[in-house]
Amino acid sequence: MRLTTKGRFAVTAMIDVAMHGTNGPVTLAAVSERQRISLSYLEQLFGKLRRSGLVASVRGPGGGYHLARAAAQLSVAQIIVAVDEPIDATQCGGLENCRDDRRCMTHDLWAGLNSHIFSFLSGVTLAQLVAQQEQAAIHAALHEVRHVPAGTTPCKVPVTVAV
Amino acid sequence: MRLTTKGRFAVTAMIDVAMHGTNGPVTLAAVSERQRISLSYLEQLFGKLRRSGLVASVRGPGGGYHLARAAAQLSVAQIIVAVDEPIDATQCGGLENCRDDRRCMTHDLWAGLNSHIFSFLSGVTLAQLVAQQEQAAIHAALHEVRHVPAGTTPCKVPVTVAV
DNA sequence: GTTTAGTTGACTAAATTGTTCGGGTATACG
DNA sequence: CGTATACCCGAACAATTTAGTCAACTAAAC
Repeated sequence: MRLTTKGRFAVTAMIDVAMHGTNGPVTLAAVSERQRISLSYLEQLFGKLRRSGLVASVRGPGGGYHLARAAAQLSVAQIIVAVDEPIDATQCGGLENCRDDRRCMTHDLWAGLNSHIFSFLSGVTLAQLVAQQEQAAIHAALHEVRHVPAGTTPCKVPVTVAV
Repeated sequence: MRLTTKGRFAVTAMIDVAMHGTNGPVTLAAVSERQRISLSYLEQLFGKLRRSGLVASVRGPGGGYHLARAAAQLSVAQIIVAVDEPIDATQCGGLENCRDDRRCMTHDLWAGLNSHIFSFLSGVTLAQLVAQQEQAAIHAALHEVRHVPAGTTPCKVPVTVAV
């Protein structure tokens, strides 16, 4: 379970597909323009997402991608695992040759912490993130123009997710 | 909040310091040998950990590093933040120039998910991980030699952490 | 004053990230 | 048909990060 910008881009794109896929498939070109992610990068990511069975593709004109399951059945963990192939942080990559000390503790340790983070992100579904996003959009519409004072970093504002 | 092998190495090393620091400071050379992490890499990591106030150093013979606080007061989140300098996954790095769409949804989205992962990892303390590790050591000692059948991947065994 | 061990900086090979290019193939539509 | 659309695929690429090495320096114990 790694957590990099790659996985974040994938989740962002999946939310975009979930939000705009109410009538017909969503083209990657549209996602690319809306989310400002390069088209080819999206193609790479969605290739993995498709092979993992998270999305399905429709070819030809009018085609695009749509979720393979309901947004409530798709978790953040699944998306991240699909695109961010796991790399083990242990020295003895998968082998039991961790001698020297009784045995290297890295295994059990990260397996445990990993499973915790994993189960946490498994509990966050795409539907929840979409709902949060739509609520934020409504909130922004009510306030019309959001006045942001200069010199601040508006990206750091913590927003709570209902889980 | 990124989650890479770098942060994992740091947490592993911190657990080692916590477990072996009962009487006097722990040298990085000892950590390096036990955990099979390169000494110079550990020096880089502990430089950051020290500047973040998570560990304190003692120079000279008999010196080394020790925790700056009790293990129960040190969270995994603090360690990861200390070594894994944050990079924003947003296109408009901190600025509010996310035009085009109403506004790019990446901000609120990841700020929210971020804060969730962060608060989760803030709840996992070093003391808990040490306790888990010691319990695992006892368990291993009871079974004397752990028979691992060839062809399996013993690293993947999920171990639950009591949080 | 020698040894231990932290402190710092530069430098490196390898991997990852995100992008660009250049070609394919399936299909809707006229 | 043919053509435009949009998925597919792979190679190549600069920029960054990762993990490690090397070398020189400083503080303290003995």
